[in-house]
Amino acid sequence: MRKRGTMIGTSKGRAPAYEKNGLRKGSWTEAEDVKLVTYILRHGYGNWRALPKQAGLLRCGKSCRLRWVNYLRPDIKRGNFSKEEEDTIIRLHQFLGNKWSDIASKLPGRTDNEIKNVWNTRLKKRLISILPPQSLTSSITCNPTDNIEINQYLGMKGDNSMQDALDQFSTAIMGDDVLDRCVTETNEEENNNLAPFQQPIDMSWDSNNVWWIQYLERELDLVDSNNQQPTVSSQLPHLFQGEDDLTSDNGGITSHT
DNA sequence: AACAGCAACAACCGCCGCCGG
DNA sequence: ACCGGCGGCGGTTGTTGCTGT
Repeated sequence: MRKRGTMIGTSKGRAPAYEKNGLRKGSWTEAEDVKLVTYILRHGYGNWRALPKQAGLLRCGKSCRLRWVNYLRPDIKRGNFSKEEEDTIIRLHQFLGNKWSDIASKLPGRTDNEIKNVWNTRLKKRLISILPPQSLTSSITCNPTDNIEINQYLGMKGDNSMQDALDQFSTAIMGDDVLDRCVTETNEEENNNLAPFQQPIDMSWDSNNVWWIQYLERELDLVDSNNQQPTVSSQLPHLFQGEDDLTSDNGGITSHT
């Protein structure tokens, strides 16, 4: 398969330019890029609608803005996404969903369009291969208090494989830095004094969050062979109140949005 | 070598929220 | 309060080029 980035610097990815209402559409030419960059570096970009005319471009303002923001901006980082960047995208997507611009704001030099493309072409497929589809369309939350209780239960049971899996899964999804900020109660006044990346995350538990525990149980073949009940969810029923489809065909996996 | 399938990604489209008149 | 213009955003499309057969 073709490696990422091989198209950079070419005019691939979109139909050849054509004219509509006197305005060009499609791929940008080098000459157009030069005009746009030259104009913006000299005058800035206050009014996108007026910009193309002033810059001598037969493009609509939206097209100019998109070209600048997604491709010509000098601070754009080119090249493959690092493993760390991809992990960050995956983790942020669990919290933010398809808020590409928000995710992009956490990744300096990367554009929302680029992140969206990477997600749709690579990361989503990678996750589909290891996670149930519900996790890709919903945000994941976990309550650390309940995690502790589950871990105590599993430890008592000597079930290290499940414990390890839970730890790995939580860390993979959220990262240690985020997990450390998980709390059940937040103090808004105190939070206002903290930078956004330091603020506690209010992780209110709801029954819909248990799908991933059940998923792990199924994946790890931890279902009790006698009664076919998932081990954790059957032993700690108060965590699963409201789950009335535990034994359904999908194993009780539920989605939430 | 030719072809089909797929991945990558630039760019378009349409919607929404904000803001000024 | 209403309306229109504008910018921003997410979803989607369309093309290229690589890879496998």
